[in-house]
Order: sequence, then structure tokens, then C-alpha cells
Amino acid sequence: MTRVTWSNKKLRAPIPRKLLKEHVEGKILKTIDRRAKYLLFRMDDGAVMVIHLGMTGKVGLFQQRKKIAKHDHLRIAFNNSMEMRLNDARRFGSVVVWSQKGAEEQERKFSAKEGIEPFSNQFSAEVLYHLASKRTIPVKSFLMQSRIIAGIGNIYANEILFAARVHPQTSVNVLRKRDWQYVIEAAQTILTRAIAAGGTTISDFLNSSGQPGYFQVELNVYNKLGSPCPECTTLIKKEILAGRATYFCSTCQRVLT
DNA sequence: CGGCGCACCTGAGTGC
DNA sequence: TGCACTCAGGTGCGCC
Repeated sequence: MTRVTWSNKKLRAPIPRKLLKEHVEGKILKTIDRRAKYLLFRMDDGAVMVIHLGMTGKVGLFQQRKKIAKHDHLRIAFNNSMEMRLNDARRFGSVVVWSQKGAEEQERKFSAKEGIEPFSNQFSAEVLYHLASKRTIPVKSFLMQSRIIAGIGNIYANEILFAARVHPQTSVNVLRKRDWQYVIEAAQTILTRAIAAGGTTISDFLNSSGQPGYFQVELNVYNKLGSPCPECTTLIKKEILAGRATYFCSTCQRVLT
């Protein structure tokens, strides 16, 4: 990575310019991993650059000579005429750098406060049942709490609960193990589909088109206020739950008690 | 501690 | 190429 440049705006936090200069510029990018909704760019010396995309962030590969776009906040050039660009209109995203010295410890601490990965063995009816047993928050809020479960945002929380036929308002402590099993299966199916669509988005970036991935995923309830439920034709309802738009079918999704 | 409300920001859409 | 207003895919802080 031959050169790092940035805008003068801060994201969620100021861009760590000094650390990027010291630990990213001039280094060799070895692998890119993901934990929760964070991207981990690992240098071959052990340093790590962590990027979160917030609501509107996008990372793409571009020719260095291509004109920069409004809201490009970070550019990292490679030694082959390409560069990676982080574009983020609302600036809810973030960039953090762990130097090789403390990276392992920092990653452990970071990972410890992020929730269960939906494709891990921990994402089981047993585990979720126990985590939920003493809590009373609505199941939708529970699914969206990144400290408990990683990677499920508002759109997919809505879609998962529709697929599992669970009402978003249901208090988590009333779900039985078999309800959790439905939720888990729905989550894995829907996230798998979403990831497949996301893969298409990455290709679009290279082709300079740039369609957000979720337009390619078929949504059953999210943003479908007043549309007929695909299962029973009842009109989809919308309510605000914990400040977030919540869509559901009041026939298919019953509040458990 | 758990649960909730709200702040952080820009842009798209809608109604007048 | 107006203006005012609402809403948006996430996270984390402060308050009760």
C-alpha cells in the first residue's frame, strides 16, 4: 500500500492519520477478514486497519486516475495503478488502526465485546435461549444488539422475524428453544442470500456501476408498508420499535406470551 | 445491571 | 432549478 490520503472531515471519530502513515502506508496488505460488521485489513507485520461502514459507507477499488467522488474520505493506493476508496456520505463509519505492537491484545478486547457470529456454532437455540432467559426486550431489538449477536441490522431483523413467523415485539424471554431454532434457520438462510447479493455489489464496484446489494435481495416486509403479505395477503404494518422502522404481518407473526 | 431515547451526519423523497 | 419537513441500512452514550 503505497500512499494513504484522506479528507479533512472526521468520520464517527477523526481519521487516525498518524497511525495510517506509520502502520499502513508502505506496508504489505496480507489478508482481509471480517468480525461483526467490521473489516479487518491485516498487514504482513501484524498491524491491522479496522474499517466500519456505518450506514452509508462503501469501500471500492478504483483506478488511481479516476476522479474522486464527493464523500471519498480515505484513499489507499496500491503499487499497480489501483486504489481503495472509502466513501461515506453520512460519516457514521470509522477507521481505526492497531499497530503491530498491540494488535493481538486490541483485537481480543475488540472481539470480546462483539456478539455471536450467525454462522458459528455458538449461534444455537441453546445459547440464545439462555442469553434471552432473563431479559425482556423485544426480540427484534435483541437480534439487532451487536454485543449479543453480530451482523444483523434493521432490514434483516425484520426479514428474519417474518420468515420465522415471530412478532418483532415478542419479549425475548418467552421464546422457546424451537422458536429460536426457527429464528436461527431464518437468519442463516436470509444472510446467506444477502451475502450472495453483496458479492455482486463488489463486482459492480469494479465495473463502476455501484448498485447497493440489498436492491438485489428480495424483501418480504421491510419497506413494504401496506403491501400484501406474500404468505396471506394481510397488509404489512409498520411500527417504530426502539426508534427503528419495524415491518411485520400481523397475521403470520403473532406475539408469543 | 437492563432498557430506552437520542445524537452523530447528509441526501432522497414528499408535499406545498 | 424553492423550501420545509421526514426518514434512512449503525453504534454508543447517558439517563432512569
